[in-house]
Amino acid sequence: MISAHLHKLRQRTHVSADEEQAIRGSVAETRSVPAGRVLIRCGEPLSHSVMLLEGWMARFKDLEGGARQVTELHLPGDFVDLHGFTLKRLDHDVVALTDSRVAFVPHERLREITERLPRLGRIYWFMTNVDASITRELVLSLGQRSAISRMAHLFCEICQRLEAIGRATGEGCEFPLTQRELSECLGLTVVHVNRTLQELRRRGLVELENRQLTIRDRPGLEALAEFDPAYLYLDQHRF
Amino acid sequence: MISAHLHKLRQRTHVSADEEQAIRGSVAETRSVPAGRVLIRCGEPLSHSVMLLEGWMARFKDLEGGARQVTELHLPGDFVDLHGFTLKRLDHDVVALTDSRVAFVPHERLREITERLPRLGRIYWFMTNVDASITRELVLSLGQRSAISRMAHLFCEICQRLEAIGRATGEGCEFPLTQRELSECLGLTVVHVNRTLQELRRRGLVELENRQLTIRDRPGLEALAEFDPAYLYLDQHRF
DNA sequence: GAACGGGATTCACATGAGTTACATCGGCAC
DNA sequence: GTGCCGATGTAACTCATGTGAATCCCGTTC
Repeated sequence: MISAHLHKLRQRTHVSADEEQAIRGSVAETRSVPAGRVLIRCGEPLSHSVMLLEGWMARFKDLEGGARQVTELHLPGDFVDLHGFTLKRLDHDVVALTDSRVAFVPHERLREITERLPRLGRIYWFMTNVDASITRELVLSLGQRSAISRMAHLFCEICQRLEAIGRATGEGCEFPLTQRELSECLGLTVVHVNRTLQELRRRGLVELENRQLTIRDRPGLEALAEFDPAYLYLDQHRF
Repeated sequence: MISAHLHKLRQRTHVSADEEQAIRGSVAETRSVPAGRVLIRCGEPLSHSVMLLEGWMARFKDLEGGARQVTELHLPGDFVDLHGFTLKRLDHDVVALTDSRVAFVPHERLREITERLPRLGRIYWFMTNVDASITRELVLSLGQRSAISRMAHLFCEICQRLEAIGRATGEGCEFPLTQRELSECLGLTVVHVNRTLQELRRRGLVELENRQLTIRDRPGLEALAEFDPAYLYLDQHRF
């Protein structure tokens, strides 16, 4: 049930039996969430964190005029608001992009296990820092990469992250976002997303249809994106 | 010496005598850093974190063509790479923007004090999460705000953060960046930064000269920026 | 005080991306 | 079936921002 999460941790480090048991024991409840539902609202007080078991979610920040920006995409195995454990309220919404399943982890249990198992505490601290690194890479994209390179970069990142939980191959992966949602990830208009998607197809790099991403030329895509997965910190690590 | 740092913590929560002593005792060495020096290089293995005592620094991410993006600005009292404690290498450079003074804090001491004083551990975890929140707000700026609103937002943020360590008033603050550096924060060209700065002055909102930022109309500036300081988490907090 | 150099400023022009509007397609309700 | 609605696709036009110089300004150096 939380296997994607353990997979994600084990990608980076050894997880002891004690630690695994603590993680499994921390889950209070699981629940289904329909696509479109705002699971956590900006500013509301939090007393538990949410682990995504199945489905995709996103962190959204809004502007008054109705413009929205996705700050990070979440895939199965991610905590969508582990930073809420220390922040106690979020500066963004968390929204389900697809029908999803989630598990709730009360903050008091997180607190107990991080005090009893400090190494596990550092692992989770590390995880929130990896989220921050992903956000930094997005800053680089939005600030300096062209529309096409930005989109290519997002596809590389998602594919890599899905591979890390065993849900993608070099050939592609599921990609259930609408072009509107994609535009909110990339800071572009829907119209331009459409143009850019066609340009990527025209160049023989990727195809996207029916919520399915097909990568035709991985090296070409990664070159266009200047993609270097180091910022995902997927290699083995000492805690 | 580390008073700005303690000021920053005490803004948010009570710091006990034990905790203060642990913080003071964690510093191994202090050093001067000249403007322009790359203090930490992307990817290099880290065994200590750096607290900024005096001066301004920035996190830079580069693209091959030479384009650079600032991911976060650091002011006195900030740890510039506290996330390095868990990540062990960074995904960006850290560069001194002005002549600075820094203090080195070995990771083994951080580890020891976070194990012995778990509350302090959560405070520092919180601090890295606030950095991430600042980065998220930058994502919103780069993705959705216009050049002028983006610049207004940066000025609001810096002023607010300097106020939080007692180094700015409502009237303005020091602002030692060149227009080139400003352009690297905002994802704009120098030329456009210059235009935008003039537009802000023309509208009677701010003036920037001689490394000094003067805010002429704070409400107007904050409205233009849609600035809401909640994302800085400056209020009192329970850990 | 002449030469230098980094920053700021200005100008003419180019272009990537936004805007608006409308057409098409496919699913779903009735 | 018919009608509706959200997602996708296209086109024409606009505009914010980028590009590539030149020039200016001012503090520093020899």
